[in-house]
Amino acid sequence: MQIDVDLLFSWGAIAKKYKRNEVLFNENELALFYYQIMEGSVRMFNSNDEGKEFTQGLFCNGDSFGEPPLFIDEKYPATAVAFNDCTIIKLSKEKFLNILEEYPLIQKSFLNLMAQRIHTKANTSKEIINQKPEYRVLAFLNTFKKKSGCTEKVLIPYTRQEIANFTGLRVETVIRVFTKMNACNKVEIIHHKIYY
Amino acid sequence: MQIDVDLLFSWGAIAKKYKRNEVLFNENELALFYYQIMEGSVRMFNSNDEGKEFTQGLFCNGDSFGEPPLFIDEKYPATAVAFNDCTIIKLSKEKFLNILEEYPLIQKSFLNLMAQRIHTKANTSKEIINQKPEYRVLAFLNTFKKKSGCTEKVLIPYTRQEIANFTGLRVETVIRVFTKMNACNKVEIIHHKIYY
DNA sequence: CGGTTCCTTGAGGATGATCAACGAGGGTGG
DNA sequence: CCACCCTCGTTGATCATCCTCAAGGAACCG
Repeated sequence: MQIDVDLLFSWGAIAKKYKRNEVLFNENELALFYYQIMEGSVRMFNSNDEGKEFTQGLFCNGDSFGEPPLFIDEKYPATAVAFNDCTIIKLSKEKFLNILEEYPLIQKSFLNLMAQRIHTKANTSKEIINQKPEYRVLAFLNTFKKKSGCTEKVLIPYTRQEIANFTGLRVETVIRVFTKMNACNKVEIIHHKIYY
Repeated sequence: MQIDVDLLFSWGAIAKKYKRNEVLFNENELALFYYQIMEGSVRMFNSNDEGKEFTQGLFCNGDSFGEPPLFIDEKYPATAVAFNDCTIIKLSKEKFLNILEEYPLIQKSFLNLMAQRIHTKANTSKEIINQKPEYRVLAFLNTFKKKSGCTEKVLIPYTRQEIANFTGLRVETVIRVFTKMNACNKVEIIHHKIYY
């Protein structure tokens, strides 16, 4: 949890509900609000001319997202949509920055959060450049598994298309990688569900 | 300039000289020091099994680099080498974190710096995924030009190989892209030097 | 000059993208 | 319960393109 919900509300934040696929903000818009998820999940992504998408990040319960532009007066580098139905807390940029001034501990936690994000993005770039599709998919699976904290085989709760968007590949390629990985027991596929 | 040099020295920092191509730290090493450049430039990169390299960032005069792992107790996600002969100020992790505690303004400036870095990395990912080589190269050129602040045609001070490492392409591909771009006047090539 | 480093070109091959078509499953309404 | 629809998964054929490998040329520097 980034910022205490009650604190946010006491500074005038409001909670807003979004339906799956509803847009929260668009690439190149000015950043006016701090966003924090109460429930559900949010996807930030870029899409190019041909409609191909690249997922920059997926944010869940308690996460905040889209903060960097608030600090540096920049436009959003990506679009944010509700990945599931969700409830989001919004607070104006000014109030958010005031909170950081007021509570040094919160500011510090954001510094750590930003550092964590850089680390994640650096790793993502590293894997993506390494263009072998299987490599990219494995990197994605490992990241997911690490975040899940589970050591057993886990169900990967994403569609092939979603994984394609995460890895910058095409659906068909992802499918072919998975059938190959299944054949050599690197993943297990049961009823089309992927376990890793 | 990130942190005042005199302040750094007063906290026990030392200046160290590195020759071009000398390694400052390696990928997967523990982060023990804060690094700030007095003179010269430093390249952070990953390299894969086949020796192909991907440049994560190039840092110049006054820049600091390799900070994120200091905040989150992580290993370095990339290797740092001197891109030119350079003089680097090193300060132990603990002292660095103490300075941040002591000077809230400095802490705040690092928060902004980290936000800036995320923004840059998000943009880089966006361009790289868009796999058309010319697109990638143009994105690189634009980033460089924007940083240079010059509106006239500028000399691109990098070799084809270096640009290949920045964009995740191969030298030959970069060369072919440039000859094509030269043909349709998107860049100017004089004596093998690239102007954009 | 002789040796580096960098640039350039061509031919060939590998592979991921694209296109098209179909199958499978799940949910809804009649 | 069945028919329909919609989303997701799957497969094969073909294509475009970047990588690979190999060789040679150009610039620069001692």
